Amino acid sequence: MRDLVDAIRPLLGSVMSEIGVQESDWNNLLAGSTDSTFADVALPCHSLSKVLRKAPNTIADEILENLGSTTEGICQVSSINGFLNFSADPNWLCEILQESLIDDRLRVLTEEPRVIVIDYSSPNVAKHMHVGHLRSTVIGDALNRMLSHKGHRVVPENHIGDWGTPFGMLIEHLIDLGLDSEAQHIDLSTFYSDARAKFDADSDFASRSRARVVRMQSSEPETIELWQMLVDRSLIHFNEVYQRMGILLSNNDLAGESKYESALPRVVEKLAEVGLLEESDGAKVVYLDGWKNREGEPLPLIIQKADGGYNYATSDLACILDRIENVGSRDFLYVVGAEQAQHFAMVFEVARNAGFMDEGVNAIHVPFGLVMGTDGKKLASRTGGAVHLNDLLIEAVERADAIVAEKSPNLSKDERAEVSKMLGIGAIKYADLSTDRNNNYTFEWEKMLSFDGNTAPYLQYAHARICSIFSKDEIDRDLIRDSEIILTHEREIALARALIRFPESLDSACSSHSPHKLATQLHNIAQAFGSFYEVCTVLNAENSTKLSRLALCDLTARTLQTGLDLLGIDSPHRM
RNA sequence: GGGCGUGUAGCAUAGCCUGGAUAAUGCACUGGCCUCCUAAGCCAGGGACCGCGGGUUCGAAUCCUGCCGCGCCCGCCA
Repeated sequence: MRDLVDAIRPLLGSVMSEIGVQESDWNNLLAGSTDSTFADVALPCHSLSKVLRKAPNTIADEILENLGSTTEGICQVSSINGFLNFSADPNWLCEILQESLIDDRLRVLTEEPRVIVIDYSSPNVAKHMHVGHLRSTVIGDALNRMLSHKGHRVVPENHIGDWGTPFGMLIEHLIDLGLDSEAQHIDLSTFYSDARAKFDADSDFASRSRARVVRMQSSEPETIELWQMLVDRSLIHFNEVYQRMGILLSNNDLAGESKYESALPRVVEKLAEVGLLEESDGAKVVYLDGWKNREGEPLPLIIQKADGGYNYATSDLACILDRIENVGSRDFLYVVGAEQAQHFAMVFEVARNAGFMDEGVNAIHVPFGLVMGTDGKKLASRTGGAVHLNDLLIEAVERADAIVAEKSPNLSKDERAEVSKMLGIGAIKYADLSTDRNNNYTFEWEKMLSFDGNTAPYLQYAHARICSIFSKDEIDRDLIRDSEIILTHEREIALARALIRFPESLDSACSSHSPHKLATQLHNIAQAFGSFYEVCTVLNAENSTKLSRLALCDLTARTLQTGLDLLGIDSPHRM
């Protein structure tokens, strides 16, 4: 209820100064009510007792009296138990909704544009994407959409794992499989684990692999060609998954480790220049204040290994330099699992100490909790427990299809396929985006593929029902935007209250990088609509009421559709 | 041992940043609602020492502190 607070604040300001309360004493007290049955906005007056030496009740009464009729047309005010309660006036709600109705942006303001790099998805070459990649991909994509909508230029970066020691064995394995085979025929589901198994069992293969790493790092053309074949094969797979999921990432956004390979020596040089680099057991490292290992000894960030190879941290530092020098960004979001919190904290600290980033650069790790197996442990591809992402997506669409076939037998085959995809993929994404990303969650098919309750299909259903109203009467939705909104029924008012909170929920979701704050509000709107729809007839209503309700429906549908779109979820017109 | 995160009805979660009133939502459970715009829905109901103990405060799920449980991380993997 940001708008109502803004409307009340100046009125309250003059009263407060009249009765002798300084702004600093009440400014933070005025806020949304904890319980909407009491009010929309409340001012608890208890803490003012100290200043005014009066009972909270008396103070609230006094303020109420002094406000007089100034709040007329904005809200109703009452005083209970030392609380001053403000309930939005339906006429005021109408004014706000009327603004939204004619606004393509639904009152969502744009911010001072920034260039924001978002690092997300990051699958590994030569491996299938699995459920572990789901969160980064879905959350990162939602942040991409939300921040773009707020007016920023988002630069997505997909840091695929395409370089490093494992590629020696992967390339040798590729050679063993026969070079004549087409890249498309490489089976990613077993490729990596087969190579790994051979590496562990066959010492000859292992030494060939190590030699191959050296040839790769020296950019030997033949080796690079084989490497490229693995990358290309993997990209076909990644893009298939992205397309199926409706993820915005494309090959233009690739920023694999290989991209920074040539920049790594420069990182070492620059760190040495500023005197941060030290040697420890043959490795080049940076020590940071306050970081200790298990034995209580100083814990360094390793920049260059004893064997001369580089680390993850080094390419992250190279990447930071690149973003500042070439991308021209000062805002970096890393949508990466919470288990890497320490890594990023150390990398950022080194980058600051070394002068790579000044104080004005916002490098933010946006962590998310782990996907757990039913055994209560992290779900990892290594242990073989991880479900392939593609399989999960296909299963989701199939299950959705079975339900659509049952509930909407009238849809054509093509339309049904389209709708099933929107519902199935939407359900998967929403399951991830509707809760606080910091929480771990246990992977369970049933839960992730539920279509009842607080799920994407519930929101999509509300949207589809509205579209159905419009198609029933062949109403031009553009013309509806000139209609006057009149709120009389309590459920119309409740819906209005939910709708006007949309912009602030998006802002809150953006500033905290928490898509669930938007998802929660969209669910509130869909619920309010469900209640409204049940008792407020639209098409059979008397003329001005009908037009008003059609406008309310149009606004609800556009809000749901826009909000879902910002989460990366489609809104079918029929389902 | 240290660090980060987390603990809210049987289950899954929101609320915690920025303290406020009777702790909100979904699943599951009980009962009701399709001759009327999509019942994937709506209405009503039961179900909570908000992990435990201290502290701050007129007031704590929320802030501080100490425990406990769970998860993750803690030098050459990414």
